[in-house]
Amino acid sequence: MPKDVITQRSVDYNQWYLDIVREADLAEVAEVVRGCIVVKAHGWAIWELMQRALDERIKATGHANVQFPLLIPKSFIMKEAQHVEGFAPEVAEVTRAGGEELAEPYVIRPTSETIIGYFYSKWIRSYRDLPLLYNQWANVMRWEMRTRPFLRTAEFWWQEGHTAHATEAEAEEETLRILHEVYADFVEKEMAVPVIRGLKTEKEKFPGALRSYCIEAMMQDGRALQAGTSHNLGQNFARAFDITFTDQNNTIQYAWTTSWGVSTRLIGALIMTHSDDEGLVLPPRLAPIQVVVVPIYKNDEERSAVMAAVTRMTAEWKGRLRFKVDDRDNYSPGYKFNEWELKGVPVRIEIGPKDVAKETVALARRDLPGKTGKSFVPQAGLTERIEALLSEMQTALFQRALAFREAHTADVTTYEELKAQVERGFARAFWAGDTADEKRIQEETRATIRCIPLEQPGITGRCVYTGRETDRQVIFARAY
RNA sequence: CGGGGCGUGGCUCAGCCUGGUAGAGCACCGCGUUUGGGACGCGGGGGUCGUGGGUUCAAAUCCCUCCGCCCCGACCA
Repeated sequence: MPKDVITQRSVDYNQWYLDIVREADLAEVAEVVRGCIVVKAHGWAIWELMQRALDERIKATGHANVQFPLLIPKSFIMKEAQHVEGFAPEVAEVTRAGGEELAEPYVIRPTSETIIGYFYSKWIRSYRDLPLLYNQWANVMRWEMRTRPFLRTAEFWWQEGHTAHATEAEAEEETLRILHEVYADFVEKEMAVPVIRGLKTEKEKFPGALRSYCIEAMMQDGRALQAGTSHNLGQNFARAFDITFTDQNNTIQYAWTTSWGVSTRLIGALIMTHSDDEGLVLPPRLAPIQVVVVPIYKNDEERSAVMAAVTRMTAEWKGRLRFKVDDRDNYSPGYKFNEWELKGVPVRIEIGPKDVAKETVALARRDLPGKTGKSFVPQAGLTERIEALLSEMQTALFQRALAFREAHTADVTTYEELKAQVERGFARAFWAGDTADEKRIQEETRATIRCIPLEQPGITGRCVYTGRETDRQVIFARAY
C-alpha cells in the first residue's frame, strides 16, 4: 500500500505542490534564511538541463554570456523613476562591510538593468558597437512578502538578457525574437508546457519598460503562471544611464535597449503542469534520469544472472539515454518503484529472474501511473522502444496540457461570466478598459489581465467591462 | 504589513487545560529472515522541551519578554 505522503490535488492543491517539492527531493525551505530555499540535487539537475537547452537557444540567436557584480550602488536603482517605484520596496541593502558603514549602500541585485546600463554607457560609442547582445546567468534577490518554493522565493536563479540596439525597430525585433525563438520554443518543446504569447497591459508591464511581452501558462488549478518576460525598454534606461552612440550621420542618439528573463520559477511551472497525485511527472527531455532499472532477485545466484542481463542491456544506452541502475540492496523493489515515481522518472524497467528466462523486461511509463502504464516487452529492440516511448511521452504531456488549458478557457461577454470563469481557468474577453478599470476588477475578482495575446481574432466585440466596441481581446486569470 | 497558527529526539506529532523530572510513529544503527507495488522480528543509540526572566519545594506544563517559522490576505519573476 502506498504511504500517504502526498496530499491529493482535489483536497488541497497548495499542499499537494509543497508535498511534491519535498517528496521528489527538489528543494527545501531554508528556514534559517527568510524566504529562501536550498535547491537540492534533483531540483538543480532539472535546472541544469533547462539552462543547457535555454543557453543553446540564447547563443543560437547571437548572444554571449557575461557576468556582472552581485552588488549595485543604491543610487543606480534610483535613476529610472518607474524602476525605483517598482523595485525599491523589495531590495535588500548592504550598509556595512570591512567593519564599517559604507559611504553609499549597495543593494543586492533584484535585476541588473541599472548596473549593466552603467557599463553599456561606457562601452557603446558608435553605431558600429551595436547591437550589443549579452546574457547573464545569475542569482537575484527580491524581499517578497510571501514566498513559495520555486514560484516565489527571496533569492532565485535566472538568466537575464540585456541588449542595446541602434533603432526602435531592431529592439522590438529582438524582444519578439526572444519571446518566440527562445522562450516559447523552449517552454513548449522542452518543458511540454503550452503557452500563450502576449503583451502585458500598462498595469502589468515591467517597471521602466516601454512594452513587456510574456508567455503565460495554465496550471492544473486553472491559475496562470507567467513563464517568461521579454521587455522592450525603449530609450528609458538609455536616458537614465546615458547610453548614447554616434550614428551614420554623426548624430548622437540614445540606444534602444531590451531585457528578458526566465527563472527557476519554471521548475514550479513544470511541477504544476504535469505532476499527479503519485508524485512528480517530468517531460523526458528535462528528466535528469530518463530510465531507471530496478533489478529483482532473491539470492546471489539470481542476482548475478539478473545483473549480467542489466549490464548487457544498458551497454548500448550510454550516450543515448540518461539512466540509472538502482542496485541498492537495502530497499525492496516496491519501495524503489514508489520512490522513482515520486521523483518523476519517465520510464522504469523492472527485470527479474522470470524476465531473464523469457528475455523480457517489465516497462512502466510514468505518465500512465499504475498497471495501465506497465507492460512486458522483449529485451530485443528495447533501446529503440524506449527512445520512441520517451518521444511519445514528451508529445503526450504537451497535448494533455494543451487539452486541459483549452477545456478551462472560455470566452466571456459579461462581467458575471468573467467572475465565474476565473474561478476555473482563463477568461477570454474583449477589452477596452483602462488601468483603473483593471485595478477595480482585480479587487473584485482577484483576477488580472495576464496578457493581450499576439494572436487576435480580427473581429470586434463589446468590452466585457465598459461595453465599448473594440477589436482587442485579452486573457483574464488569477495568477501565481 | 494586517489576520491566524506553531516552536518537544533527524522528521511528523502527543504530553500542557489539571505542575511531580519526557513519549509514540517514521527515520537511523546491529543481527537474522526477506525482495515482481512503500517487508518483518529481536536488540540499540539519540531530546539544554525556541530564548531570557518570573512564580513554585518542583516548570515542557502557569505568567511575562524576545526570537523564529508556517498558513491566509494585500504586493510581486
